[in-house]
Amino acid sequence: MSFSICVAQCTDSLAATMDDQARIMQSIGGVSLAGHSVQGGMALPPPHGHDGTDGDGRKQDIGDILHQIMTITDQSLDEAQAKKHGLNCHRMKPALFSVLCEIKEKTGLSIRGAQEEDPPDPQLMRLDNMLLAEGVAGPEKGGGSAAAAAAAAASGGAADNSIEHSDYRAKLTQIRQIYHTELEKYEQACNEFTTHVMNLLREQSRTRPISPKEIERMVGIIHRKFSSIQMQLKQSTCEAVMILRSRFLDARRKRRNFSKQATEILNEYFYSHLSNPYPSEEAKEELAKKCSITVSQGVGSTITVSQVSNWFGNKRIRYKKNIGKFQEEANLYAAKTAVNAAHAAAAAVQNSQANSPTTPNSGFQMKDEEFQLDSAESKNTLLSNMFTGSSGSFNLPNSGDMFLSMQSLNGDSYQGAQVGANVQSQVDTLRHVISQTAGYNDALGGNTMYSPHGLSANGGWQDATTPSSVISPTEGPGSVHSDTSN
DNA sequence: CCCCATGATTTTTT
DNA sequence: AAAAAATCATGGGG
Repeated sequence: MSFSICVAQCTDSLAATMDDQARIMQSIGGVSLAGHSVQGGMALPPPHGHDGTDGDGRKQDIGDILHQIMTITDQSLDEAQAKKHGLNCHRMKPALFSVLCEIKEKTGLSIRGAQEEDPPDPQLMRLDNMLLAEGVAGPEKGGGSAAAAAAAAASGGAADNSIEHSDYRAKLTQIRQIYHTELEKYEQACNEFTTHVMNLLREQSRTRPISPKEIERMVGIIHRKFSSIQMQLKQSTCEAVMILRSRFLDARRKRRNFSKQATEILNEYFYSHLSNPYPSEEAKEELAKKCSITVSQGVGSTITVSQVSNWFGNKRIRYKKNIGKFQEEANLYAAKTAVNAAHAAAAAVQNSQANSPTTPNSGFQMKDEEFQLDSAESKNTLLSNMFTGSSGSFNLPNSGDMFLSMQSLNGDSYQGAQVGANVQSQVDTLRHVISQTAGYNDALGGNTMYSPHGLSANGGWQDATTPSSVISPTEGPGSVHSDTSN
């Protein structure tokens, strides 16, 4: 796509314009002169009067003038200019001009092309939309570096998809720049050409009748021509973008598993918020940051917020789909977080030097505690299983142990559910109460121990207690790996 | 080579 | 708009 194409096309356009004019002239000649026994517009035979009087000279005059007009487009510019001047000064000029006007009006040549207004070409719309979507068109976002900086700033420091992305961005910016410069060029050329043609026509309008309508039409034609060129430009740009996309995005689509640590972190969060595994935007950012930092093994494994979102989306759905499969994992992470919590608690206790009733010391004591927790969970699970016979309901507020039975009664497990409406409403009110009372619980972002039992602040995702009666992790719950704490 | 776990994308639902 | 669900595509392990 280059300027030359454009110029060539413009020239076409000009040629067309000229042809048009020539045609008009010809038909004018043909029609108007027919009455005077002049045949055909092309070769004006030398006038011949039928009465050899004074009129003969005048007729000859007119014939001459017409002939000159007819051939004006065949002549070189200088010649034509000279002739034109001559014609303009000719004494018969005004009369001839008015005659031409009259004829033209009669033949109705001026009225065409008034209709056919812009049909909003769907193809072009499509291209436009696409360019807009790609950020090629639309508001200028500054240079590539500026855009990158903006992106970084927007993400609040969560080092966004930088490596390949910046490359992609740079290329995209390049394309955009080319696109814009070309577009500008075209626009400029179009304007230039339009003014040129308009001047030409205006100039000619002294010699022959040209209505403003016609000029308008010419301009319209030119613009259409130019916009078709623009479409080519857009098309090419789109193609370029597509290629770029296929090269980068498709490459990006190539799945690379997250690092072990990253999955650990995510899983930890997931299972410790099992009652409501919907991290807020900030939480996601934090997780993303944590993941990419902890990973530190470089190798471009930075994790973005949207990746965190993806992960949670996938996790939720897959967990729900087959809870049994995740049971082990769940217990594992539950234990982990329990350990962490215990750690924290112990530390706190020690720091405050309070020998409180619960846990005096560290070490295996914690193990003890986590065991307790685990068994507690088992109890809960058993309880719920007794009531429901099935597992995981997902659209009830998570409730504490106390409410477990209630929700179980409600039993809207997605496997086989039958609900009494009245019970439902009761539970609903209950949920209300819970959500009000438990407000601070999760809201502080604090980890409520490990999950299933914290009164979750809001409903929606129900932590699924173990489905089958097989709860206990194969390995003793107490054996919990000490490799856990990060 | 097949299977399946998994990250990403697309479509549907809410 | 966000989540769920469906689907795609790849890579690692058997």
